[in-house]
Amino acid sequence: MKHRAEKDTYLRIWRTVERIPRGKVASYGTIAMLSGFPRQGRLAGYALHNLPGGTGIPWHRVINAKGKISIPGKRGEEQKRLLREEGIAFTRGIIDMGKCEWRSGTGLRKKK
DNA sequence: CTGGTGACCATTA
DNA sequence: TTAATGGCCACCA
Repeated sequence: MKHRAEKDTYLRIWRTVERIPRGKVASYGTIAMLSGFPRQGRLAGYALHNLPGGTGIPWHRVINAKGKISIPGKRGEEQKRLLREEGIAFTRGIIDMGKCEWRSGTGLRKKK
Protein backbone atom coordinates (compact mmCIF):
# COMPACT_ATOMS: atom_id res chain seq x y z
CA MET A 1 0.00 0.00 0.00
CA LYS A 2 1.35 3.34 -0.87
CA HIS A 3 -1.09 6.09 -1.51
CA ARG A 4 -3.51 6.67 1.29
CA ALA A 5 -2.57 10.17 2.34
CA GLU A 6 -5.78 11.73 1.11
CA LYS A 7 -8.08 9.37 2.92
CA ASP A 8 -6.05 9.98 6.02
CA THR A 9 -7.53 13.46 6.11
CA TYR A 10 -11.03 12.03 6.21
CA LEU A 11 -10.07 9.43 8.76
CA ARG A 12 -8.90 12.15 11.11
CA ILE A 13 -12.20 13.93 10.83
CA TRP A 14 -14.18 10.75 11.28
CA ARG A 15 -12.19 9.90 14.37
CA THR A 16 -12.93 13.30 15.84
CA VAL A 17 -16.65 12.90 15.16
CA GLU A 18 -16.47 9.58 16.89
CA ARG A 19 -15.35 11.37 20.05
CA ILE A 20 -18.53 13.39 20.36
CA PRO A 21 -20.39 12.17 23.45
CA ARG A 22 -24.04 11.29 23.35
CA GLY A 23 -26.38 14.21 23.90
CA LYS A 24 -23.87 16.72 22.55
CA VAL A 25 -23.28 18.28 19.17
CA ALA A 26 -20.37 19.98 17.42
CA SER A 27 -20.06 22.29 14.45
CA TYR A 28 -18.17 21.39 11.31
CA GLY A 29 -15.62 24.07 12.07
CA THR A 30 -15.02 22.65 15.54
CA ILE A 31 -14.56 19.17 14.17
CA ALA A 32 -12.12 20.45 11.60
CA MET A 33 -10.19 22.36 14.22
CA LEU A 34 -9.98 19.40 16.60
CA SER A 35 -8.86 17.27 13.68
CA GLY A 36 -6.00 19.63 13.04
CA PHE A 37 -7.54 21.71 10.24
CA PRO A 38 -8.51 25.12 11.59
CA ARG A 39 -11.00 27.06 9.49
CA GLN A 40 -11.66 24.17 7.18
CA GLY A 41 -15.22 23.34 7.93
CA ARG A 42 -15.74 22.42 4.32
CA LEU A 43 -13.47 19.46 4.66
CA ALA A 44 -15.46 18.23 7.63
CA GLY A 45 -18.62 18.45 5.57
CA TYR A 46 -16.99 16.77 2.63
CA ALA A 47 -15.57 14.01 4.77
CA LEU A 48 -18.93 13.28 6.35
CA HIS A 49 -20.63 13.37 3.01
CA ASN A 50 -18.22 10.68 1.91
CA LEU A 51 -18.71 8.78 5.13
CA PRO A 52 -19.48 5.13 4.38
CA GLY A 53 -22.36 3.50 6.18
CA GLY A 54 -22.03 1.00 8.96
CA THR A 55 -19.15 2.78 10.60
CA GLY A 56 -21.01 3.61 13.77
CA ILE A 57 -19.77 7.17 13.59
CA PRO A 58 -22.32 9.64 15.06
CA TRP A 59 -22.46 11.87 11.99
CA HIS A 60 -25.81 13.24 13.17
CA ARG A 61 -24.07 15.05 16.04
CA VAL A 62 -22.39 17.39 13.59
CA ILE A 63 -24.21 20.58 12.65
CA ASN A 64 -23.24 23.99 11.33
CA ALA A 65 -22.11 26.97 13.40
CA LYS A 66 -25.59 28.48 13.34
CA GLY A 67 -26.91 25.58 15.38
CA LYS A 68 -28.93 24.23 12.48
CA ILE A 69 -28.82 21.19 10.28
CA SER A 70 -26.94 21.74 7.06
CA ILE A 71 -27.99 18.55 5.40
CA PRO A 72 -30.68 18.96 2.75
CA GLY A 73 -33.21 16.30 1.99
CA LYS A 74 -34.27 13.26 3.92
CA ARG A 75 -30.92 12.74 5.50
CA GLY A 76 -31.39 16.04 7.33
CA GLU A 77 -34.75 14.98 8.70
CA GLU A 78 -33.23 11.78 9.95
CA GLN A 79 -30.50 13.72 11.69
CA LYS A 80 -33.04 15.85 13.50
CA ARG A 81 -34.90 12.77 14.65
CA LEU A 82 -31.74 11.12 15.94
CA LEU A 83 -30.74 14.23 17.85
CA ARG A 84 -34.13 14.44 19.53
CA GLU A 85 -33.74 10.88 20.68
CA GLU A 86 -30.55 11.91 22.40
CA GLY A 87 -32.24 14.72 24.24
CA ILE A 88 -31.21 17.59 21.99
CA ALA A 89 -33.79 20.37 22.12
CA PHE A 90 -34.80 22.23 18.98
CA THR A 91 -36.17 25.73 19.20
CA ARG A 92 -37.64 26.83 15.92
CA GLY A 93 -35.33 24.37 14.21
CA ILE A 94 -32.31 25.69 16.07
CA ILE A 95 -30.24 23.87 18.64
CA ASP A 96 -29.23 25.70 21.80
CA MET A 97 -25.50 26.00 21.42
CA GLY A 98 -23.57 26.75 24.57
CA LYS A 99 -25.64 24.03 26.16
CA CYS A 100 -25.31 21.20 23.72
CA GLU A 101 -22.10 22.22 22.05
CA TRP A 102 -19.43 19.69 22.77
CA ARG A 103 -16.08 20.80 24.13
CA SER A 104 -13.05 18.56 24.07
CA GLY A 105 -12.03 19.82 27.47
CA THR A 106 -11.97 22.94 29.55
CA GLY A 107 -9.22 24.42 27.47
CA LEU A 108 -11.30 24.72 24.35
CA ARG A 109 -13.87 27.41 23.88
CA LYS A 110 -15.16 29.81 21.40
CA LYS A 111 -13.69 33.20 21.58
CA LYS A 112 -15.06 36.30 20.17
C1' DC B 1 -3.30 22.54 -14.97
C1' DT B 2 -7.84 25.22 -14.72
C1' DG B 3 -12.38 25.93 -13.17
C1' DG B 4 -16.41 24.66 -10.61
C1' DT B 5 -18.64 22.64 -6.47
C1' DG B 6 -19.48 21.60 -1.53
C1' DA B 7 -23.51 18.41 4.97
C1' DC B 8 -18.55 25.58 6.22
C1' DC B 9 -17.01 29.99 8.81
C1' DA B 10 -15.83 34.78 9.96
C1' DT B 11 -15.87 39.33 8.56
C1' DT B 12 -17.85 43.39 6.43
C1' DA B 13 -21.48 46.46 4.84
C1' DT C 1 -31.21 42.01 11.01
C1' DT C 2 -29.87 39.85 6.29
C1' DA C 3 -26.50 39.68 2.05
C1' DA C 4 -22.37 39.54 0.01
C1' DT C 5 -17.42 38.36 0.00
C1' DG C 6 -13.06 35.99 0.82
C1' DG C 7 -10.69 32.04 2.53
C1' DC C 8 -9.52 27.27 2.98
C1' DC C 9 -9.06 22.37 1.35
C1' DA C 10 -10.37 18.13 -1.36
C1' DC C 11 -12.62 16.17 -5.30
C1' DC C 12 -14.06 15.83 -10.18
C1' DA C 13 -14.56 16.88 -15.38
